[in-house]
Amino acid sequence: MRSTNNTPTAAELEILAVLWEKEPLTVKEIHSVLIANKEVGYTTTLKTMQNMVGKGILKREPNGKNHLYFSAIPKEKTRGKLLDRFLETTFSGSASSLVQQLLGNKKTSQAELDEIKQLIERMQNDK
Amino acid sequence: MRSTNNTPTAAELEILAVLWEKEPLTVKEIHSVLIANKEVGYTTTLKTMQNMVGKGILKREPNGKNHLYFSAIPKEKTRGKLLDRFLETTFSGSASSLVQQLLGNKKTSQAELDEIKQLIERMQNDK
DNA sequence: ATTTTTATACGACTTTTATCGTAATAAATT
DNA sequence: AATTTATTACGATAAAAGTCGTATAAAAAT
Repeated sequence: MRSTNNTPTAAELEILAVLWEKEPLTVKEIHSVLIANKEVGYTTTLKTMQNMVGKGILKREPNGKNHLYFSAIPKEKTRGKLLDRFLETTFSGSASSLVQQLLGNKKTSQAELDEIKQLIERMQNDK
Repeated sequence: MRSTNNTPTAAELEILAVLWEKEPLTVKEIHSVLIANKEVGYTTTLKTMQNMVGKGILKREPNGKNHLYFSAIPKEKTRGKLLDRFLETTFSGSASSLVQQLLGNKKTSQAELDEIKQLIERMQNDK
């Protein structure tokens, strides 16, 4: 049975993240972004993107000699799904535990903390 | 080369979560908790736990006929590592984006939201 | 026209994760 | 003592994810 699961894997997310910033892009363009952060062959990126088209995560259209790729799943919704899953598996569903861990994390910058506080304050004001 | 990576997978985390609540426990005890949430064979749980001992995620000691298992990696530190990774791969490292998504998520209960607000307020007061 | 370059297609391999069946062993029960 | 039960050990298989080599094709450059 054809699975309807189009939740991206880690490697697929890296590609999606690039497209969510700016699209459409060619394989070459995406690959050039990826190799700034990790070693990976061009055909690996290509194959992954072709697989993603098969899963309905990306769409593409011919563009002369090459193809232009578009994201086929929205950023917010996708991140939301992944967050749900992560919250469940790693924090047993406790959102406050997750935030606590996040705030305590040395790697979260002061600027980020300020921004998070503002988020909360804005929510409180909206009440 | 023997890998030193002892970051747990999803299935391993389920087992760890049980042990972090109460330990030590036997395979049988852990398995009985797991099957409340998902179908899984006894030997699957056993094998996973044996693998976890091999990876240094669990420790165990003989206990008459069976074994008692202990977590070998601490909850907070482990969750922190997993959160770091998740933040990077899913939210491109933006903690505020993650919190925003979390707060907007319909599945986050009002009680959770209140608790998160209190967390933040407490932080602000500590300043 | 040939050669070189650029891109896709596709199969194959590897690693990791997940799953369980079967065998072996020892204790408990009959 | 024989049988049943409880537990571990271990190998095997399967599924998913990640990786890349080679073949092919078409366009561009010579």
